[in-house]
Amino acid sequence: MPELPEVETICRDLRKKIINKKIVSVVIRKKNLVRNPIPIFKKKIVGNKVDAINRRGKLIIFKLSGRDFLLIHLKMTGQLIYQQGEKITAGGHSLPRPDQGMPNKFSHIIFTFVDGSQLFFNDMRQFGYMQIVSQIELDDILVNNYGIEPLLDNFTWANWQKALHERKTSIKALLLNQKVIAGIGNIYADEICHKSGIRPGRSVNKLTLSEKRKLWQATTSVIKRAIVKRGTTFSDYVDADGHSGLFVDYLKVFGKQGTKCKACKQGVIKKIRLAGRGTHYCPNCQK
DNA sequence: GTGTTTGTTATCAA
DNA sequence: CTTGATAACAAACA
Repeated sequence: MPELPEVETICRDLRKKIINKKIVSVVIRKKNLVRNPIPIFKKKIVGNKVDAINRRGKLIIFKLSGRDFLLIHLKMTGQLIYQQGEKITAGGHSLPRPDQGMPNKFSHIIFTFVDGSQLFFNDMRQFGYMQIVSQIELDDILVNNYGIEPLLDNFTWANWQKALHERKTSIKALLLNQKVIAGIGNIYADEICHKSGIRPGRSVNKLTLSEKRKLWQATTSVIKRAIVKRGTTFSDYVDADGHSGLFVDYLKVFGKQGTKCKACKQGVIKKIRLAGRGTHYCPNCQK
C-alpha cells in the first residue's frame, strides 16, 4: 500500500537512476493498466527522455521530453523496480546481473532505456495504472483532486485549521480524503491518530484546538520519520531497488491488534471498521 | 465459494 | 454547488 512516504522514496530513487535517459522501448503485457490507446501511449513515450520526476499525493508524475506527462498510480500493490542492464566490460565479457526475478509474472509494463537498464511496473492486483496526459490535463487533475501537501510550505497551522473548519466527518475519513490532505492512506492515518492521542472515530468538529494542533504536528512528524526509514512494507511495497521499507518496525498501531500498546504499555490495540477501512487504535492512550 | 485487503470513484441523500 | 456516508470495483489469496 504505497502512501506518500513510499511514493516519495520511489521518486527520489528514480530521479538518480533514469533522469535524462532515453527510453528505447515499452513492452505492455497487460493492456488494462494503460489508460490511453496503446499505439498513442507508446508513440508518446518511445524516443523521449524523462526530464523530471515529481509527486502529488500518491500520484507519480514523469515529465517527458516530448512535453507530455506520464502519470503512474501504484494503488494497492503496484511496484516500480529499476534494474541495470548487463554491463559490458572492456574485454567484452558481461557481468552477472543480480537476480531479483525481473520480470516476474506481475511485470505488466516494461521500459527499456538506451543503456540497457529497465524499469518494471509490477502490480499483482492490477489496480494501478499508467496514463499519458498533456500539461492542461495534468493541471486539471492536480487542481481538482488534491488538497494540501504535508511536506510543502503551505501545510501551515493556519491552512490546517481552514481545512478542518466545520468538517463533520470522522478524523479518519478526513485524513484519507485526498482532496483535503494529499498522500495519507490507511496505515499513516492510524499512526497519525495514535501519535496525536486521538481516537480515529472522533468527529473533526468536536476536536479541541489543541487536538487539532497535535494532529497537524503528528502528520508532519510521522510522514517525515517514515520517509527517513524509506517507507513501510506491510505486504507488497518495495522501493525502486526492490528493497523493503523499514518503518514497519516503528508502527505503533497498524496491524498491532491484540498486542499491548508500545506507547502507554497498558492498552491493548483494538481493530475496528471505520470509513470502510480496517482501523487500529489504543483505547487507553487515544481519547 | 467466501471473506478480506485499500485507493479511488460512483451514487445517493441532505 | 458542497459534504458525507456508503457501496462498488479492481485481483489474489488464505
